[in-house]
This record gives sequence, C-alpha cells and structure tokens, in this order.
Amino acid sequence: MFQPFIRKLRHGANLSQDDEKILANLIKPLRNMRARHDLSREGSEPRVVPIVLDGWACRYRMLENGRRQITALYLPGDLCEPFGVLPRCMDDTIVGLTPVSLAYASLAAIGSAVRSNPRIEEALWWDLLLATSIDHERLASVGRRTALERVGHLFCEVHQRLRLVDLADSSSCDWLINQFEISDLLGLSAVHVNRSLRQLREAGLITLQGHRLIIHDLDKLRALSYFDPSYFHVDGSSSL
Amino acid sequence: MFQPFIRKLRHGANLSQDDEKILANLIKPLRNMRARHDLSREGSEPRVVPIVLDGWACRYRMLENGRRQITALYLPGDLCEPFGVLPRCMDDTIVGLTPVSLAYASLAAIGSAVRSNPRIEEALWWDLLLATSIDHERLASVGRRTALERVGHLFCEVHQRLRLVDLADSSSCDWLINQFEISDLLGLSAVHVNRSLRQLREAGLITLQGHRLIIHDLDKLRALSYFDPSYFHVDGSSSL
DNA sequence: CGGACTCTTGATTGCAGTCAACTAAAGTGG
DNA sequence: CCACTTTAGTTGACTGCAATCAAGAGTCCG
Repeated sequence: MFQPFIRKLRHGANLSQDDEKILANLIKPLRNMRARHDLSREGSEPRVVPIVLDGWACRYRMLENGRRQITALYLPGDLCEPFGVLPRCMDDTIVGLTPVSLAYASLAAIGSAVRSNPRIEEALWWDLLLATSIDHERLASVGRRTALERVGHLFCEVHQRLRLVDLADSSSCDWLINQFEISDLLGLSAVHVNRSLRQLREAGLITLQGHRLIIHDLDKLRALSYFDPSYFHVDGSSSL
Repeated sequence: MFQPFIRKLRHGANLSQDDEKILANLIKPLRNMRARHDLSREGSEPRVVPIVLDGWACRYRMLENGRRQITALYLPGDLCEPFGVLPRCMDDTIVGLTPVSLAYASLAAIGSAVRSNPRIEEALWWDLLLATSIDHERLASVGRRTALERVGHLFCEVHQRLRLVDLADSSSCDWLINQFEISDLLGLSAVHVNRSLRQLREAGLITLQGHRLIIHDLDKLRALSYFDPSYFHVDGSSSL
C-alpha cells in the first residue's frame, strides 16, 4: 500500500528492511479524495504533509484573467510539501487531477525519524533535491524550449518518474491528465498542445489513448525533446 | 559582514542574540570571486554550501543550440543549495553575475546547529520554503505572463528580496545584471527585454541606469505586473 | 583612442494564441 | 436502452506577441 513512497525513496539511500518499516510507520491516516478536491487543507491533524499513493495531483497558482500555471505535478510516491516545513499561509493550491488516495505524515514524526536515522534523512533530502531539479528543468522547458520539445519532454519526465516507482514499463505508462492540464503545466494553449500531440503521433513516436501513454521510440523521443535523465540524480537512471 | 544572511533569516524565525551568534559561527571561510567564475566547485572542503554575502549570482542550465535558462537568482543573504544536501553530480552551474563575496557553511555544521536549535531550524526551513516559492512564481511568470509583466514582476521581486536584507529603500535598489541576463532569467530575447524596459521607462514607472534601479511608482508597477508579495511568506511583507 | 561590450531601434518572420465550429466520447436521467 | 448534456479532443482560419536579423549608437576601460 505504501509501496510507491518507499520504492521512490530507495533511489535516494540504501534503505534496510528496518528503515523501510520506520518509513511505513510514518504514514498514518489514509484517505481517498475526489478529483479536483483541495488536498492541502485536509489533514486530520494540522501539521501534516500529504503523500500521494495513487492517482495524480498538482499544485497550481491562479493568475489574473483566469490564467493558471501548474507549478508541480505529484505522482504516486510524491510528497506534496518539503518534509520539514509547512507554509504559514497557502499561496497556491494542491488538488487531485484524478481521484487520489493520499496518506499523511506529521512533521513531528518525520522530524524524529530523520534525527534518529541518517539513511532516512538522506533519502528525504534526495527526494527534495529531485523535486527542485524537476522544477528547474520545467522552468528551462517553459522558458527556452519549443512547444513540441516541451510536450515530448513532459512525456519523458513522467515516464521516468513512474519508472522510479515501478509504475511504468520500458515503453508505456498511465496518462491521467487531459490536454488542458498539459497546457497549464507547460505554459501553452490547449489548442497548441493538441497540435503538438498530433505531430508526435504522426511521427510515430507516441500513442495516447484510454488514459495510457505508449512510447514507440523512447530514444527518438528523448532526442527530439533534449531529455537527459541525469537531472534525476539517480545512479544509472539513463538505463533504468 | 555576515549581516545579509542573518538579516534574512530573522524573517523566518524569532532569533535571539545567541541564535545569531551560532549562525555567524556556521559561516567559515570567506572568499571573493570574479564575475562569471564557477562558485559551486570551489568549497575548500567538499560538503559545503555557498552563501552569497555581496554581489549577485545565479544558477543556470545550458540547453542545446546555446539556449540558456537561469533557474535561480542569488542575492546577498541567499544560500545557493538546500541546507541539508548537496547533489551527487552537478547538472547545472552556479556562477557570479558580478564579483561576489562568498561564505561557505559545511553541511555537518549546519546539521548540528539545526538539531540543537529549533529556531535556527525554523529559520532555515523558512528560507528553503521562500526559495521554492520564488521558483514557482517565476515559473508562473515565464509560463503565463506577458513580457512586460515579467520584466515588471522581476523588478518587484528583486526589490522586495533586497528589502528583506536592508539593501533597498522604498523606491530604489542596486541593479547589477544586464539585459541579456534578464532575458535568460525570464525566457525572453534580449531585444524584447529592451523594448519592455523602454515601455516601463516611458510609462514613468522606472529608471534604470548606472547599476541602479529607481522605481517611481511602486504601486503602479506592482499592479501592472500582478505582483503580490504574499508569496514571500513574511508577515507584513506587503507594507515592508 | 581604439576595441569590446551593452544598449537601442527598425524591419521582417514565425511560433503560438485566439476564435470558432465540429466530432467524439462519456456520463446522466427518463 | 436511448435521447440529452457535458466534457474532451480536433481542425481550420486568422491574429499577434515575441524572435530573429541587422545596423548603429553609447559607454566603459585598457
């Protein structure tokens, strides 16, 4: 049940069986949330970090004129906040993009686990570093890549992230968000996302249907998108 | 000498005199670096976090075709890495945009200070939260705001950040980067940055000369850029 | 005083946004 | 089970913001 979270952290430190038990015990109440329901204000206790176990979620900022930017995408195994702190007041919102099953870990419990166990500390810091690196790579995409490259890069990123938690095979994975959501993630219009998808499809690189992404030629897709998995900070991630 | 760093952290926790002494002792070797010199591989010890004390620096990713995206801007008082971890391998580069004077704090020293002192822990986590929030706001700018709004927003952001460390008055501050660097920060071309600057100048909102930014009408500039300082997570930051 | 940046401006191009209409698919209720 | 509504995806025509190309002016500094 807690597998995605623990499977992810295995990439960040050499965890023992006992370490994993401690991590499993951190995760307390479990909830199923409807899509589009606000996750952030929902902890049964106040100072609590949401962890996605199943489904996809995101964090976004609403701008003026209805413009929206999704600032982070949360997949199974992801912490929705840094593990040591919660914002005093929310300036952005966390919602499920699909129905989500969620666990909560209290800051206090995480803190004592971190203090007593250096491998857990290492794993959680690695996770935070990965989240930052993904943020920065997205900024580089949105700032400097073309629409086609951005869309292709997003497919590569999500595929790689799902592989980290054993939720993707070498050429396919779930795809649970629609074109509007892709556009708000990448700073594009939905119409243009649609055109870029068509190009990728017609180039024979991907198929997208029934909530499933199939990548027909990963190497070509990565080359086209300038996707280099080294920013994941995982050993051997390129051959993963 | 360490003032910017400590002045910044005061916004994150209610630090006592003793807390500030501990922070000052964290900072060890001090160095002056030339502009454009790589800061990240320069710690005298290996596991060490650079802290900017004077001058401006940045982190960037080089993409193909010479495209570049600056992913973070570092002003006096800023930590250039999260305080608990260093990447195993660098996927991006940290350089000075001006001559920079730099301090280094070892991860080990930070760790023991954090463990022994909850206010220091709180302050450092707040700092990390702020860095993330600034990153996300930039992503929203680059993804969803027009060129004029982006440039105006950047002025507001830097002005606000320099106010946090008492390096700006209510209507002016240093401005140490050129138009090329602004363009790589905001995902624009340098030519278009120049045109946006002209618009802001002709609207009577700002003057930019001699490494100095003068904001003639902060309220109007903020309104035009949709800048809302609440994302700084500082109490009363709007009236700061 | 010459050379190197940096800034400025005009002309042109092109990528991506907007508007609009239509199709397909997925719910929903009689 | 089938009309009906809603949501998601698709495509074309047109527009516009920002990129690119190019040339010239200012400014700093050895």
